[in-house]
Amino acid sequence: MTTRTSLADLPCSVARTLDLIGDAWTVLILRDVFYGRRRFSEFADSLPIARNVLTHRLNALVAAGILRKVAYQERPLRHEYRLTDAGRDLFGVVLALARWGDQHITPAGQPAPVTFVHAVCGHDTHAEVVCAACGERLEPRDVRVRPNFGQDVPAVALAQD
Amino acid sequence: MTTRTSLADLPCSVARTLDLIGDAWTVLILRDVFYGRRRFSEFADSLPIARNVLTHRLNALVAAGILRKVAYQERPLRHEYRLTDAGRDLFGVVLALARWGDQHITPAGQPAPVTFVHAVCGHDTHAEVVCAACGERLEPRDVRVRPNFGQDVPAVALAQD
DNA sequence: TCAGCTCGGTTGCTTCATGCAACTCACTTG
DNA sequence: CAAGTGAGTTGCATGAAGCAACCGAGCTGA
Repeated sequence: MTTRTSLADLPCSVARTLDLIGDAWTVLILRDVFYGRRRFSEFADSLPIARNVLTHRLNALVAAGILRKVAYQERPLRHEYRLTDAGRDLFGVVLALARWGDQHITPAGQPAPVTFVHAVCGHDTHAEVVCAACGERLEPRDVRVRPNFGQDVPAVALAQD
Repeated sequence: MTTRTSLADLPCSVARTLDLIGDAWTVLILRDVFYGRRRFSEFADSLPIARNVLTHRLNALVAAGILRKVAYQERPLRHEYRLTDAGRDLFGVVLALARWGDQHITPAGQPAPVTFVHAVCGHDTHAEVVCAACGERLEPRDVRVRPNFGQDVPAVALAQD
C-alpha cells in the first residue's frame, strides 16, 4: 500500500504544520475563511475545487482544530465553519504567502490582485516577517538553528548563499 | 483526464504562490535548503521522500525560479541546488509555519524541536508577522481587503469571529 | 399539491501522482 | 578490477483528485 507519508512524527515544526495544512486547497479554504467566507457553498463557489475534496479538507481542518463547525440554523440543520484560536493564528502564514506572490509572481507594473489595509494604522500594507525579539526583518544569513533533540537537524549556520 | 487543477490563473497571490509551493515536500525541501542542505542525497537522507518525487520537486523548484542548479564539480558532473533571490524570500513563510507548529503542535511543557537564534540581536527568537507600515502584529480583525480587479474577492472586512 | 430550488453533502468512475524497490550510468577508490 | 557513491530513471500497485450524477431535508410559489 502507499498511503501519503505522515509528516506528523518528524522532529520539526514545519513538517508537523505541513502535515495539517500542507495542501494547496487547505490553505485556500483558510484564505477564504479569512476573507469572511463560512459555508460549504461559499467555498465551492469561490474555488475550483471538487466537492468531495472540499468535504475532505473541511473535515480534516475541523479534526486538526483549525476550524470548528457551528450550527447557524436548525430545520434544516446547517453548519458553518469558523476559525478556532489556532486557526486564527494561521493568518500570518497566509499573509506571508500573499506577500511573496505579490513580489515574485505579479507582473511588474501591474497591481496586486488585492490590497490589504491595516485598520489600526490606516495604511495600505503587506506582511513582513520579523524577529520577535528585536523587530528586525529575519533574513536567512542572520538566523542560526539550534536543535533541541540532537541528531536530526544540523547545527550549521543557515545559507550564506 | 484529471490533471491537478492549476491555481496559477486565479486572481490571488496566495493561490499563485501555492501553485508553486503548495505541496508539503516542496516546502520541506526549502526548509532543508535554509538549513544548509544543497544536494540530492542530502535531501534524500533528511526527508522520508521517494527519490522520484524528490527529482520532480527539485525540477519544479528550478523551473519556478526558486532554486537554481549550480555545478560543483565536473567529471562526474554534479550539481547542487541553491536558492535564488526569490527563493530566499520564502524564508519568512517557512519561519511562520515553524512558529505556528511550535505554538500549536509542540506539547505544552516540551521544548520546540529547534530553536532559532537571531545573530543580529543575539536572542533566541521566532517569527512574527507584522504590518510593514506600522510594525504592529497583523490580526485578522484589523485587516481589510481591497480587490483591485472587481468581482472575485469580496470587499468585506475580514473575520471578526 | 406538487414541481422546482437550495444547501450540504455522497457515490461512482477514471486518470494521475505517490511510495517503493530495483536498475542505470559515470565516475572514484582500494 | 571489484565495490562504492551520487544522482537519478523505470516499473508497478494503490490511493487521491477531478468530474458528473445523485440524494435527502426542507422551502417556495403558482
